Amino acid sequence: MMVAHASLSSMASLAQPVSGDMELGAAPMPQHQDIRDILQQIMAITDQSLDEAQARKHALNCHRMKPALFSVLCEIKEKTVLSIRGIQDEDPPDAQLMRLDNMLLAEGVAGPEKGGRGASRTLAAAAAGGCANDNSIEHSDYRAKLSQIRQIYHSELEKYEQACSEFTTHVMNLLREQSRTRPVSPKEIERMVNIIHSKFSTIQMQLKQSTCEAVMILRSRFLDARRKRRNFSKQATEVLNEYFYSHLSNPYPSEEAKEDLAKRGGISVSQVSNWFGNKRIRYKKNMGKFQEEANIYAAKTAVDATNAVSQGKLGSSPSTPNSSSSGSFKVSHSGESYLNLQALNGDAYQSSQLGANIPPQMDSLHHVIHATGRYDSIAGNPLYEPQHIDANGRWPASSTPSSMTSPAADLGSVNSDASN
DNA sequence: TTTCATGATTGGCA
DNA sequence: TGCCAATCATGAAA
Repeated sequence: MMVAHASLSSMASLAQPVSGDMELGAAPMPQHQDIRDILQQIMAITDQSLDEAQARKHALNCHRMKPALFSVLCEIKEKTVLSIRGIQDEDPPDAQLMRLDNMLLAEGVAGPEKGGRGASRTLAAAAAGGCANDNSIEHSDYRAKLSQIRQIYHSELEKYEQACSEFTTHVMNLLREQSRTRPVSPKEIERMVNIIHSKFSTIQMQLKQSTCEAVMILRSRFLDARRKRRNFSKQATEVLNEYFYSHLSNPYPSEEAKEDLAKRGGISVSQVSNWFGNKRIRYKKNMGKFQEEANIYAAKTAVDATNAVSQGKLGSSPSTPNSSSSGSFKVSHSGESYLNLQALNGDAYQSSQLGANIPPQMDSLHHVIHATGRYDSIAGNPLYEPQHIDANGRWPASSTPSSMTSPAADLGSVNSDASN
């Protein structure tokens, strides 16, 4: 009733300019008289009782001039009110909504199911640390949670869309119903539908915002988990230490060496890099503390090398671990162990002995035999002198990683180190 | 609970 | 870009 009342009142107000346009004030023509009657009835309808008003409404609906009048009123409404609103309602595409959509798409929440591929790629990059197994566990956990978020998001989105559709239908029906008693143009209905959609899209944006927040929280939790340190396995530590102490003169593994160490230790290349970075610094800071460990690994390496020699495996391995063709570090470890032992024992090992034409394997073999023969003297001597580190606390310039890319370069560093 | 060991991160440098 | 140095954060032993 209130709606009807308001509608009729608005009709009356809208009727004012109409009457002017139609020259209602002039000598009334028959059709003008009809319109004037209708308007007067409309104006009077508010003063009537409910029953009377209903009866009058019915009479008005049945009036032969009603469609024409409504048509004119609709036209005027569109030209005035709706055109003004139209300018105001032309919203530019919402940048915020686009950002949210893009993010949800990138995270694999919106759009087609990626099976967590995008997310896992992000995670793989994020989780450079941690064991492979742990990562996979965390990844599956992350994916499961992301999947939950996705599920909730889609379920809510569906609900909103359904509600939007239902509400739109309801309002359209209502407006169509009202169009019998007040001038409602199809354009106005369309505009109302747009308004409803925009209201629902605001709600959807809130949903998207919440979903994005949930994803961000999940991600930050996962990224925080990176800091959860787990000690490396014994095997990984052994592999790394073996390499470190057998290349003490130049503990900078090449990329290939890092990859190999990573593979053998079951850790990532970046973890290998971290480990060597930490190790170099900590060793340098407190060489005394690491001496025992160094002795143990030197002995171990020497024994391994001896075994390799006795089994005739040596010939297939290059002497330098940083050689791109290197498949194993064992032999080269022995070579450098020997080098370190040389320093310990004060052997006048001359670089000239390493003739360029001498196969590296033979050289290593020589060193290994030599080194293992002198093992007894290892324990009681300062096996790893700070001579490997220059006055600035750095390993010699010849030992920088850039010089480690080829066997020849490595050999050079060995020579220069030995000549000290 | 404290202390030490150790993997990861960060900022600066060459 | 890789490294160093300082630092953080956590696991493990005392």
